[in-house]
Amino acid sequence: MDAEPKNTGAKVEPWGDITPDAARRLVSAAVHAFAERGYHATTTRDIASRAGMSPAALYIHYKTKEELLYQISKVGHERALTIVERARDSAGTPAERLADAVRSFVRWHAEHHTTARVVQYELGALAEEHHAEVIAVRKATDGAVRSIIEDGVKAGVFDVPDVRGTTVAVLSLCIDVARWFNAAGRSTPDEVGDLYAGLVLRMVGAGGGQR
Amino acid sequence: MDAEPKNTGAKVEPWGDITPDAARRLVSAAVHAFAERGYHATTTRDIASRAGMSPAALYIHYKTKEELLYQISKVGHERALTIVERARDSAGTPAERLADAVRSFVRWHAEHHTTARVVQYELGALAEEHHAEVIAVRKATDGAVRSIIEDGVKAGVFDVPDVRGTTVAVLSLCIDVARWFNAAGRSTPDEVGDLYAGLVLRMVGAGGGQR
DNA sequence: ACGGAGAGTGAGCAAGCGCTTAGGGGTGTC
DNA sequence: GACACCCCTAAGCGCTTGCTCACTCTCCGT
Repeated sequence: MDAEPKNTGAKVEPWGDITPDAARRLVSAAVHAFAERGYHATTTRDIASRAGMSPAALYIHYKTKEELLYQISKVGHERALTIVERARDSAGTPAERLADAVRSFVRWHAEHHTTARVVQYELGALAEEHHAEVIAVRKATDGAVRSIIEDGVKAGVFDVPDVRGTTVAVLSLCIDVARWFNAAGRSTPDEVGDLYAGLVLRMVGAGGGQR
Repeated sequence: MDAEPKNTGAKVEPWGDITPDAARRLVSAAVHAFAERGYHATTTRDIASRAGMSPAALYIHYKTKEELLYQISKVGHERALTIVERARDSAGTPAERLADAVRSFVRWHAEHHTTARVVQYELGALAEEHHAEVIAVRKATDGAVRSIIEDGVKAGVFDVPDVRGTTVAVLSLCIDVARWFNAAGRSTPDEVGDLYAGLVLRMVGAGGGQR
């Protein structure tokens, strides 16, 4: 069986393991184009020219433009799910695990905000079957965060009257980072991750450590 | 001068004061179409047929498809700004004013989630000049929320190490309601508004009243 | 030397796009 | 009854779109 592609580094481009090279360039070009203008406003000619090839070359590697979006969306959602699952399954108190989940989830959305923007905001353009597949991954992500919060409530260290609603709020806060984050802006991904981890701990009544 | 159109009701459709009737129907049709599929995936034929008229009739009332989006975006942003400004300028403690701002801002995004989705997520499709105009309104909204938080910090009732970052987080949380809120879902706009007001008070270290 | 496979191109097709034009009918005024 | 006015439509123009096709390269095993 295949060894897991080693992607232990933090800042690695999320498409390093796609082959052949031309296909990787196409995905990368599509990510940037979709993030800038949106899926529907992006033309296949635009993607191809960003990848340095003719319009027809796109169809050697991908059947349709939608399949490109599907590839991006699927891989991105799975990566996001992996991040929160790792935090959920790690050792530590519920507060530590929740802070870890938020910090790394936010950091990913900030660091890869181009990819994340496509992943989080363009999924409506997917074909119905692909859309359903991606929604299932999102539900799993929601479930992972909720289970951390439930653990904290059961342990008596979180004070959360509405677990379901609070889970939505926490995820919402993290996801929206992809919308507003700007690499040239004031904050680094690490800073936003730390800030948000603290804010979320306060939201669940686990104090920020502050005072 | 014109009297301000009386729109004191809470649940009124946001386009009641547009005349003539056909123009209002066009805006309403465009809002629904843009919210469902996005601006670029919506055709002028689709908008016109939803409004019950021929494609050419659109151009009697609006010069371009983009002008329709501009109208929606501008009015929506102004309405959103008014909501937080009213809370900022009201009497009460900073905590009360912040809770009021979040509650009514969230309630608007939930109640009018169709409009809000277009307002918040389709502004990238605006022409450059219109885009700049709308960005200015967003900056004012950001400033209004920030000034409430600053008041609380100065008064010593909020504990916020990073005012700018926390402002972004609060607004982000509220705005994202437009993305996920579903009228057929579990929660009502009022419930989400109350929940989020409590969460935000915790975020700024003003307690949720809970314990 | 050579055949076949895979990657790539230039040209272009059918469909759909935003938008325009020429004209039709209802309504109010004199 | 003539006229101007507004609202609207049928038809369609010029262009762009996603995608295809016929073909050319380059590389590689025999």
